[in-house]
Amino acid sequence: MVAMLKEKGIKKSDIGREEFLKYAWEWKEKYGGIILEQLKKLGASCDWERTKFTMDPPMTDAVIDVFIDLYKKGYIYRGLRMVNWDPAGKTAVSDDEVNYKDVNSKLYYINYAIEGSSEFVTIATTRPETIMADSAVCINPNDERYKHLKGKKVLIPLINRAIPIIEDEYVAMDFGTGCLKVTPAHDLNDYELGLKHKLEVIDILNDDGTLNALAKIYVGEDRFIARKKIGKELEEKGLLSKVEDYKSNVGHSERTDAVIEPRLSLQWFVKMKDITKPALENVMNDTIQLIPPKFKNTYKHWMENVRDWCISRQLWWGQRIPAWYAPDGSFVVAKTREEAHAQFNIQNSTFKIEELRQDEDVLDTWFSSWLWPISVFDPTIFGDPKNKGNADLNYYYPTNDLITAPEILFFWVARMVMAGYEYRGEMPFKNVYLTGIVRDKLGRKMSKSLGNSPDPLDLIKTYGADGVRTGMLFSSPAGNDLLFDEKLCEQGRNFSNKIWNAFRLVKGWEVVKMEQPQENKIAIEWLESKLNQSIVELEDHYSKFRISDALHTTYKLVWDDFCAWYLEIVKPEFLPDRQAGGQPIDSTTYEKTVQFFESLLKILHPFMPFITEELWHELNERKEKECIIVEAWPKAGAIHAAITKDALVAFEVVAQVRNIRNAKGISPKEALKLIGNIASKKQIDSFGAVIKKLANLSELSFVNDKVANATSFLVGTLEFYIPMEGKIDAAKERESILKEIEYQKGFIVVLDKKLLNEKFIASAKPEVVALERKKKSDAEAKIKSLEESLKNLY
RNA sequence: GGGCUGUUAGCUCAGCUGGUUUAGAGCACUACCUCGACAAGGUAGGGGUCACUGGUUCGAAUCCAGUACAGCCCA
Repeated sequence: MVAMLKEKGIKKSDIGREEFLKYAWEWKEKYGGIILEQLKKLGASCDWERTKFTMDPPMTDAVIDVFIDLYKKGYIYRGLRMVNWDPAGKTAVSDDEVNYKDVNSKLYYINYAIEGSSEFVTIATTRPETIMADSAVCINPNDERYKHLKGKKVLIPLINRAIPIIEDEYVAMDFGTGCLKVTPAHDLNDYELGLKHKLEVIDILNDDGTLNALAKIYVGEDRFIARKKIGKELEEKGLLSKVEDYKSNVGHSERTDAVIEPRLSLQWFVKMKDITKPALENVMNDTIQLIPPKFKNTYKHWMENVRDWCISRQLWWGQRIPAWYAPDGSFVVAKTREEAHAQFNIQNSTFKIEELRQDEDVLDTWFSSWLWPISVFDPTIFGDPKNKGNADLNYYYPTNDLITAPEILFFWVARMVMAGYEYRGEMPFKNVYLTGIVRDKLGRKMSKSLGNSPDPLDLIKTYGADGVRTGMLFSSPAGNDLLFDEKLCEQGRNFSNKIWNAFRLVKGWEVVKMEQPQENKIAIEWLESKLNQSIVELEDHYSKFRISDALHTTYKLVWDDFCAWYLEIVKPEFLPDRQAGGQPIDSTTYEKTVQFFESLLKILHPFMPFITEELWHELNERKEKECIIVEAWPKAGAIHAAITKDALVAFEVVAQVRNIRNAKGISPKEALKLIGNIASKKQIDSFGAVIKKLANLSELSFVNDKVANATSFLVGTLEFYIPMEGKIDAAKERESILKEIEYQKGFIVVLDKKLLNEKFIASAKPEVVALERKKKSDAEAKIKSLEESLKNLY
């Protein structure tokens, strides 16, 4: 938004708060709208009429009510905090408004005399102008070089103020001299160190960056001029042991480009100690479930070490803090100027209402977002324990699932949980599904500032919304990041295309009442069972939020099982004497196929809402509002394990025949004879018609003996032969059989390692041992059969 | 500095309670196929000492510890 203003040639500092907010709303309407449109184009089926924005007046009222309520409860207080101070603009700036640049600076090695001794220690610093604000010198307790200094004091050069030597492992022994000057008022890390060791805070800077009276020397000089002069004076007095060139990363104000000065100022905080308790407890005991559960650890660690929440932000865009200051600096918290004035009047204050000044800062954006699960339905309940909320709130709260990114688990999710327990006494949602973060090919997070995020609308134009959705979900396992690659969207688009073509095939058939071919009957039984099995799998995946797995199951069912096998089986064969445009299919099979298609569309719908809705209406006559989006999810029926198993064998036979055609350069159009051994009859007989059709066989028969002059293959322990009538290349056959024997022998070696091990037999489960034995006997049977085939070649 | 992950085929990732054929998918690659749904396709194929080193176990990609590398969150 600041960038947009920049383009228009407007500086935030040139316009007032009021005008800035006008632009901000304009920006929000434009870009907030774009995001909603993108979501709609992606097919997000939200209740769009409930769209709300955190800055809408009712939402804002809720936020202010909560601030006042928490203040009254004693949860909100004012405290010191380091902010980014812009001495040129004389204002605090937010973290986003600080640009870090590498600048050439110098590292000054300054000698601090040890009190009551002629010795000194040397301290490296880039900021010699702040030595007057030092309140300690810190060494690492493990540092042998400085052991003798423990408990002593040093004198700050030029002003000779004595400060203690403290110890902390925070000090890096290998940086500078391993001796750190601690300046709590002018450095964030030093401030923390100061808090830990209870050091004095001496602020020697004015708000314009000049030195104040506490500095004692160079009072009134600018910090950078003071730096040079102090450097020079130290050198003249022999207190400077050396100066090195040094590159450091220095923050600059985006507004004025002035070097940012860390400065302590009064900010507003929420006390986290009590309010976090139910939020931690109810995640740890799985009342609220994090998915994947690995985030529980992270969540726990954060909640147990949480610091008070600094909720003031040095911005104009946001809910303004409802604190009002009297001319003497005292303040009250109140919703309006009038209420604030009234509160002061109770305290017998005598100033005029216009003299009240509202806090300049606004509230952290998460301080409004954390109320969302409640305020979006009823923003009026806060600060009024008697208000139980409207019907919507009572119906929708708590909800089932929250889907969000792991990076805002603390910022947002944890805080929604806190607000939920504080204001409803109940969790806001049952499950929190944390998605992966989409990164670019280089593994970088997608961000507006890097400009590495693709425009979803462009992607949709190229691959279709269904393609983009499917592409994204293909590779988004729960909680793992996803490296974005357009190839995934391409795969998604290809899937849409496949579905569309399957539809064209089915729709193109001429349907007649005729006897149902044998292969269609068995194909329908098989797909029915397969479909039911997939539905069971899908329910399992969805219940565990394995979205990517659910998609893979769906993809395989549609592409492999339905398109590649089922449709190929029931597809009427080409009849050369018929006119172009369609061959007849029996009506029983056709109707069943349409039913299958409908079930598949329902299963596909969550991934591909657009094409499925379209085809749903093309496939059959539908009444108004009879849409797939409101159709019931298909229910799983019976699964016939035997058919599934037989189909696997049959399909493997087909694949083997195709493989042989490929290897021997036999055209798919040339019909072949296939002979199976008698044992295979039982296994594949029911699929005989299917195999004949798919493998293009003129004949499928079964024999007791070996077949000479044929190429052979094994499926499990079943033997098959394709007579080659003299075309057989004995040497090649021999080679491939020997290769297979080698493999099986190797496999037996692996199995024997287990089976000849007494401990394995003794401690493994009986089923496992039996299974390994079965594998071995199968392998032995295969070798025997292969060796016989080998003999048959001569 | 504290905490948490990950490392499996050229690439992106599955592999859930340790044992179902000396590891699976998609993409990419190779060969063949323009055949009446689909070349954005079909059929088949090649490709991995599961980061490394130890340990637990009859058995480890899977469990444990350490190392290396990469990443994330908080400071």
